[in-house]
Formats: sequence, structure tokens, C-alpha cells
Amino acid sequence: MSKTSDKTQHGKCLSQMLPVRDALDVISGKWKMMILISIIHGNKRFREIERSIPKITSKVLAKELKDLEEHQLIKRTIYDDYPVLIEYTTTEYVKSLEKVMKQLHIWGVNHRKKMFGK
Amino acid sequence: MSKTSDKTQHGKCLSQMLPVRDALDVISGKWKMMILISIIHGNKRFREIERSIPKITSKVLAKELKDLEEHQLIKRTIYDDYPVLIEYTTTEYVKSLEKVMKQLHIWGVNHRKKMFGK
DNA sequence: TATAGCAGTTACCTAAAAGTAAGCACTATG
DNA sequence: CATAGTGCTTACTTTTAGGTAACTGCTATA
Repeated sequence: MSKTSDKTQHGKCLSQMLPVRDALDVISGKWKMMILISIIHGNKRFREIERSIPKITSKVLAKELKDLEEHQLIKRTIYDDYPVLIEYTTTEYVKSLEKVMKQLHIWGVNHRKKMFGK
Repeated sequence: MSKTSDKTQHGKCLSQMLPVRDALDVISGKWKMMILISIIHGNKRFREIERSIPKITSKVLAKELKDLEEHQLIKRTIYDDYPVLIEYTTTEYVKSLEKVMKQLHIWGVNHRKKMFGK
């Protein structure tokens, strides 16, 4: 195989890599997927989400919720009754992530089995 | 809905979250998936992989290759001829990640479209 | 004999992510 | 009237990821 054909391979390779990295930029980190899953499961209120995720702090949660909102995966709704009520819900767009989530879940279960005995 | 039933929900929720996080612990970060993709595409030698990934440095590459080896996704083979030749190849186990990779790729392409105009 | 390639390592530095702890203005409950 | 809950924010510290640059011992090439 010549060096020239290697270079062509590298080009192809990049077009695989970059979108994968784009995706990971959005969903990676310790908390984002956990928060999304919590909301998908029906948790709506800030404290409710906070309690559903062990060890998360309000500071981190607040920041991550903003990020997820920017990425249009969740929306924040203010119900201006007394007392003011705020709800986080998923958007339609979150559905596009379901397959990714599913595969991550399957692989995670399997990997844990592989790593620390079945 | 009672507070008791909420607590049951949170339990269910965790069993979804934890495997997803396990998976992300292995594949997240700026470089791991790019390195895997490079090797899958046929790059085998250290410098070859390095050149196939823009902006990566040898220090980071060396460290990430060790991590991937620990997770049994790649193997490092030493051919003790002259000069000593070292090759990185994927393991069988990497195949289990293919669906995850595929979904990340699909979602990444789509997300980029959504974010900065089609 | 100088230069470049091989597969990394080393020491140092910066930036980003995350943790710690407290507090705010408000309401609801005992 | 104290206590606890609401949805956060602020200031500060620690931890981790990643970047910079130089350098090693080896071989191959010009």
C-alpha cells in the first residue's frame, strides 16, 4: 500500500471522526445524560431533578440545565402563579437522541459485566 | 401522584443512568473515539495515528492509547525485528461499540445541520 | 556525518470542569 | 414564629484534562 493511498484514507477517516466528536461535545461530561434521563422519566422541578441524581450539586445542575436548553434538548417553562413554578421538560428534539442513549445503555451494561465479572 | 410513587420512579431512573455513565466514562473526552476510528480505518503505527488526527500531541496520544488498551478496545503488538516495530490494532471487543459509534455519527451529522443551518 | 523518522517520556503550565459552602427572596407548614 | 422547601447564585478551592516543548535511544537515508 502506497503512502498516497494512506493519505486518502486519512481524509475519509476525518469525515467519520468530526461528527462523532460534535455529538460527544454535546452529551459528554459527568451529568448531562443523567439529567436528560431524569427529565425523560418525568422529573420536572429543579429540586426533584436534583434529588434524583446522587451527588449532583445545585451549582452544576443549574449550569447543565442551561447547556441542555441551549442545545434545544430541554425547555424551561415558568408558570407565573403563586408561588412561581418552574418546569423543565424535554423537547421533541430529544427523541433524536434516543437511539444514542439506548446504545450507550446497552453497551454500558455489557461493559460493566465484562469488566467486573458477570 | 404521591411522594412514594415518585421515589420508586427515581430508582428506575438510576438503573438507566448508571450504565450510560459507565459507557461515557470509557468513550468521552476529546480524543478516544477519534483514535479508535483512526485505528479502525487501518492506521496502525504511533506516528501514523498521530498524523491522522489533527492537533493531537504525542503525549496525549500515548496516554489515550494506554487507556484504550486497558479497556480492551485495542491491543499493542511488538514485532521484535530490527528496527523494533509496534502496531496498534482493534480487538474483537471493539465491534460491540460499532452501534454506539454509528449512532453518535448519525446524530452528530444531524445536530451540526440543525445548529448551523442545513 | 547531518538529518529525519521511529515510539514514545519528562517536566512544567493553563484552562476547564467540578466540588464546597453559604446565602437570597420568597412561600408553606407546624 | 421557627423551620423547611422553592430555584437558584456567588465566591472560592480542588481536580482533571489537556497543551507546550524539549529530549531520549534507536535506525535509516542523503
